Amino acid sequence: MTARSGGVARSARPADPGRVLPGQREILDAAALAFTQNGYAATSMDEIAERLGATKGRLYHHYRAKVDIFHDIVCSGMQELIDGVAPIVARQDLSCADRLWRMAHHHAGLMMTRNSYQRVAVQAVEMHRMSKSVDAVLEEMFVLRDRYEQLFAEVINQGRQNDEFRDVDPRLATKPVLGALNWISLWYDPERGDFATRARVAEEYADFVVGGLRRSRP
Amino acid sequence: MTARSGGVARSARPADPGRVLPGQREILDAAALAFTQNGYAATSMDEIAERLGATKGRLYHHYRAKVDIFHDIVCSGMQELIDGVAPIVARQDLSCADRLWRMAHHHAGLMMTRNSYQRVAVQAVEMHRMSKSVDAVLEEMFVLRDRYEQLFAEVINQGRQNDEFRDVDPRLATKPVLGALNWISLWYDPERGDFATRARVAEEYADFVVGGLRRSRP
DNA sequence: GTCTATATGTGGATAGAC
DNA sequence: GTCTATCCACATATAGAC
Repeated sequence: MTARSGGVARSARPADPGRVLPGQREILDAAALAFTQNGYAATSMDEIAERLGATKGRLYHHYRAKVDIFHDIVCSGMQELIDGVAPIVARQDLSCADRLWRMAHHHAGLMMTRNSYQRVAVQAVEMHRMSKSVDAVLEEMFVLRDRYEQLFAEVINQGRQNDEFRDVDPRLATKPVLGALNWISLWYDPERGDFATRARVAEEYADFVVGGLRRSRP
Repeated sequence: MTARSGGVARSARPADPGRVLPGQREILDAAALAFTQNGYAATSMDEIAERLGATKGRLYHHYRAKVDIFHDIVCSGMQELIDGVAPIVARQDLSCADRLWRMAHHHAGLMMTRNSYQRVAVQAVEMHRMSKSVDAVLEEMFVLRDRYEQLFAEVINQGRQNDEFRDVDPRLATKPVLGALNWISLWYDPERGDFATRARVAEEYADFVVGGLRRSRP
């Protein structure tokens, strides 16, 4: 989870790559909320610190730069998605439609229960085509995103071959699926939604994306 | 198209509301491209001016503030969506599935052919829940967005009542539909896509969203 | 490990020349 | 109508005390 660039650790502490240190977790939580509410570029380090009841000094002790905080939030969020969905893909005992349904359901759930992290991750995806964007620090992030998309493409491709799904291009078909799901993070308000709402939304979305790919008359 | 706030014109020139003056169009085009590539907050007025081969002086002659440029781009983009889709909604001779298909197809097309404006509009939608965001200047924008969403809800509701569609909450059902479609603006690269690609994408998306709502076995 | 300065750069917006 | 010059606020990041 620690961004590296040319062998130089981007987090202040070296740390095992892939882990977030205790002192960092609070920072990430506060920053994720701030980035969610104001956007990455419009959020100042002072504001993040203020949410922690601290000052910038603390942030720069744990992270070298603002973009590194962003990086850790995004990778953390993406990793959660992958960890949840990968086991479902492996369930060869289930039909492709069932697997896709569960993948979508799980993804939708995370967009709501882990809203701040996931919404920041969505901001990162948008930077995809942005030229000067935020250095090349975010490349690791795009690797994760591609791997995640590949999980969906795999199931869609298999379902196409056994005639569960329409004859779509698997790679293209992941776009409306993940687009619809990611969009949840933008409109869902964690302050207002309760458990029942989340359950209903996740089911509706899972039905929707599976319906979008299934053959009309099987 | 000229943002007003408490009776004070936000564009430098008074102008008929709803129109974009000739001198402004170039600015909007350049700014839309810049906002697309770097994001609204990360784009400087200097950068917009540079794309025009001009300086800030010119921008501030036509617009009072950066946010007013943003406003005009977004409203222009939204208006294009409404203008294209509203006539389709009125086609009572078509089935709801057919109407929704055409609406989605048209929306998808605009996400690609008018990519810069539409992608900026998507940025605006994301600011929905952002607190300090960009003043209250953008309220007119949200009115347009709600009106547009309502067009989709109308057709979905009618289709639900005549059993073309599943028994969904029309308001909730617009979310995955528009989410999937809006997402196109984020991954589609206008530099690379040709006419055939756009046609294929628009059809695939239209099939997808109609399939997502249609009853499985009619 | 966290704080208080502070250095340094940049960006939005304005004033006034041409 | 566009440019140059400039003001002022603010943001990132650093240095060094505690």
